[in-house]
Amino acid sequence: MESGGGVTERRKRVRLPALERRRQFVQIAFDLIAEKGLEGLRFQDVAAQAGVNSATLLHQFASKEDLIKAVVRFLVEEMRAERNAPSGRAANAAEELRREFEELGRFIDERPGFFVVLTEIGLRARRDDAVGEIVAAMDQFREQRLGDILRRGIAEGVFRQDMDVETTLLSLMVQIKGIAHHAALSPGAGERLSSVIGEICEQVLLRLSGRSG
Amino acid sequence: MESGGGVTERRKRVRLPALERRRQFVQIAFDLIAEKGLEGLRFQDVAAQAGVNSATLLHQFASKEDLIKAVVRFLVEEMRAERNAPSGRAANAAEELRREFEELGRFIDERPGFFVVLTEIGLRARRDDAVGEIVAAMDQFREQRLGDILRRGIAEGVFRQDMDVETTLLSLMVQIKGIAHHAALSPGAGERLSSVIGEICEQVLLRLSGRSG
Amino acid sequence: MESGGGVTERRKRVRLPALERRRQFVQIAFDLIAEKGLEGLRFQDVAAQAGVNSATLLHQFASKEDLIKAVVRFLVEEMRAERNAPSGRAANAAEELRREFEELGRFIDERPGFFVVLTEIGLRARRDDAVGEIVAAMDQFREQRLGDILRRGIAEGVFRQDMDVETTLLSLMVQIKGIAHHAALSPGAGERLSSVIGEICEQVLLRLSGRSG
Amino acid sequence: MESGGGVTERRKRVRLPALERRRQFVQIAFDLIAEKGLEGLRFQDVAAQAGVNSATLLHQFASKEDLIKAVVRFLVEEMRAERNAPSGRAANAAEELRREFEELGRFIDERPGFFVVLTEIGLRARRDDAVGEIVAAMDQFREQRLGDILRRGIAEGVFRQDMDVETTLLSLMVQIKGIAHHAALSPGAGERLSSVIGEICEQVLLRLSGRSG
DNA sequence: CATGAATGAGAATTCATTCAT
DNA sequence: TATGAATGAATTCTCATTCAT
Repeated sequence: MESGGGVTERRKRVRLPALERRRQFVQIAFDLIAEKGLEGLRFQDVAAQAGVNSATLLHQFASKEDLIKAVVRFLVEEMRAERNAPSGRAANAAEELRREFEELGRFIDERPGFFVVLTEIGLRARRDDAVGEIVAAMDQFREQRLGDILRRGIAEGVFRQDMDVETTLLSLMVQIKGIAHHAALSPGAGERLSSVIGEICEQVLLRLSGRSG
Repeated sequence: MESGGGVTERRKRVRLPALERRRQFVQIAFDLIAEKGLEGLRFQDVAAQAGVNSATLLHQFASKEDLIKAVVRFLVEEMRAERNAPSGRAANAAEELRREFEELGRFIDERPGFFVVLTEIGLRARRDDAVGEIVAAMDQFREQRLGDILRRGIAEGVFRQDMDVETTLLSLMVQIKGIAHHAALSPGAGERLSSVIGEICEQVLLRLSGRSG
Repeated sequence: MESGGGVTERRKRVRLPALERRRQFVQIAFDLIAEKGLEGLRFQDVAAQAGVNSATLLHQFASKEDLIKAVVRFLVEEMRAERNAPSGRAANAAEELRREFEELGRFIDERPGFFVVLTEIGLRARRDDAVGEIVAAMDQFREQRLGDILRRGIAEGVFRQDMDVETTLLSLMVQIKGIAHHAALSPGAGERLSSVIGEICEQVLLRLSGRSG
Repeated sequence: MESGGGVTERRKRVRLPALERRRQFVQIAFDLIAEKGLEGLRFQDVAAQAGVNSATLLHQFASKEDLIKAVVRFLVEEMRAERNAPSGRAANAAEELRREFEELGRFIDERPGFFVVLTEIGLRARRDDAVGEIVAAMDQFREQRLGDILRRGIAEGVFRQDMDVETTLLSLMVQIKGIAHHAALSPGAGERLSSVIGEICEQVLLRLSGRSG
């Protein structure tokens, strides 16, 4: 795959390699979902925007359902990628948590639509087990990450020692979801959201550090 | 069913008063949305479950869009009703805020599906101005309420005087949405949610009281 | 049904009663199957020939499969009707058997296409249990009838007493199917078929009477 | 598979000779028709089962129609082959006829599906002249064969001299078709069929010998 | 010869909505 | 107001066939 870079290319029509092709379709589907919702996603629209026959799309995805699943997997990848661009290890757990929130904020700005699609799919996950599993995996991934930070913080002594990790974790998840939800469903709130993210983050840290317990 | 009650009705066939009728339809639509999503809502299904012809339903609602709008308004009413069952005025703003969170928790338990439908509709609001307006009104209603509490707290001296009301308000909204979102989209999380709501509430109060700033 | 004869009819467009309507659709489907095979049956063609929208047809039959099943049931009815036009009880079993064959011949002439459709459906019955059951019932009906004749003949003494009824019955069925099959699949053989039916019938009677055993 | 045999092949990859190749495809198509009917025959399924690309198949057969025609020709060959395994010349015409029936019975057992496919194709022959001709040729071949037997029998004096050969011939064909039809369309009737074939054969011979006329 | 990808011409079916009564 | 029947506009998906390599 990805063929071999410098190979002698001589054909007129440069056909995208199969994998790129699929990714392109998925990206289009993603954008359409963000715009019109899962409900308004039309197989033909995706094909039309990609400039191919809808049968060609079907040739790649077997069914609309299948295309949607591919979009979900794409979301997972994107989310993982977001996390895997670390700029060095954070000084301590508190700092690391701050970064998480910052990255969330950046992500909201850079990938508008991401959380819209995520919410659409989250709703569908309720009824579609296949989608449900992938979405659940996404959640777990995030929980894992945050759990690590909490535990690190306790070990480092920057977080209170008597913290109930599990409840705190859930609380964190809920708040992050709140931010995402708001970003997705209250369009235009983007700008003010940054300061709110900071506010929530500080609130959380305050509580975690237990300086007031 | 057939209600009846002791009301003085002397017609043979006790037809539900028009308003009740509509409410019944809306309730059915609501349940169907909670179950199958807005995407899966079928006009005929609603009619079938109500035991009437779909043309009859259309006679009442003019269009599917119209029915959905009625559901949205129904949501608004329910939300207002939730708030209008006050058990006496709270001692102070902090207590009042605690009550808000408690009620939210109770509502999640008692009206499962409410936030699912709310999320479904929230997504649609992005594309449908008519729905958007109603949903926005709901948000404003909640913001108004919370804003009053915040201002009361400042006046009473139980909240820190230098609080940035607007940011705090947004932060509160976001956290409440996070709870609702989680309740709606992470089925089964219901039980653990209660403690998390408490946790978040305490976090918020801690910050608001400024005892650690 | 059949409405009430002399009722005051005053509407412009005389809509066929629902049952007649269905029958009309089925008849058209039947003809189309005879012409183009089950394989070539198009839902839209049926609708078009009936002068209605294909959705209207779907309103009546739920699916193409359903329409086909209706055609099968129609076949059953026709076959029963064929038998239920008796011209007095036959003098004896031999005579009765002769009549069976004669009626078969007449049926082939009068309802060309019947056996074509029957064969089409017989093939489908192999793969479709629902159809299979109906077709099996048709066979049983015929076997019942012929079995009665055989037993009557034995009782009357016109058929040999040591006849193995079951084998004979099967043999009869097979021969009748041969006639039907030939009528259906060898177009143009119609005329000569009559004499062959007589020939086979006599052959059978000869054997049944046992005059040569 | 890969045949091989001891043939002198010195190429590295023993590709099946073109003819064998085609035969393999045809056999697969045959089996699929027996299983799913002509209606259910998919070009791609044939290719998939043969382990090649459907374009490759098309490379061999030009069209689906063409493949089907090849299957029909295959049927003809098989039928001829059935006959060309003579175990010495029969003592007389009656005996020869008996053999015909016996062979038919054996064929039904050994090649289940043959008559199913034959019936499928017989139906198609009604609409497709090309297929129709081949099927007609098959019929003629059989008639020729049976006609020879009848004439031989008359010449030998074992069959009645006043027989109407043409009608008798047709009657024989019809009965053979009945057997085939029953074998094809009444699955499970296989076992009892043998005795019925014998029964019919004896009936026929009885009539032909004219011992009771 | 072989193939993966692409395609176009349907096919059935769905569904909100309209019509006539 | 109520309804059964009718409808048209979509929409997904199928499948034989073609194209470029």
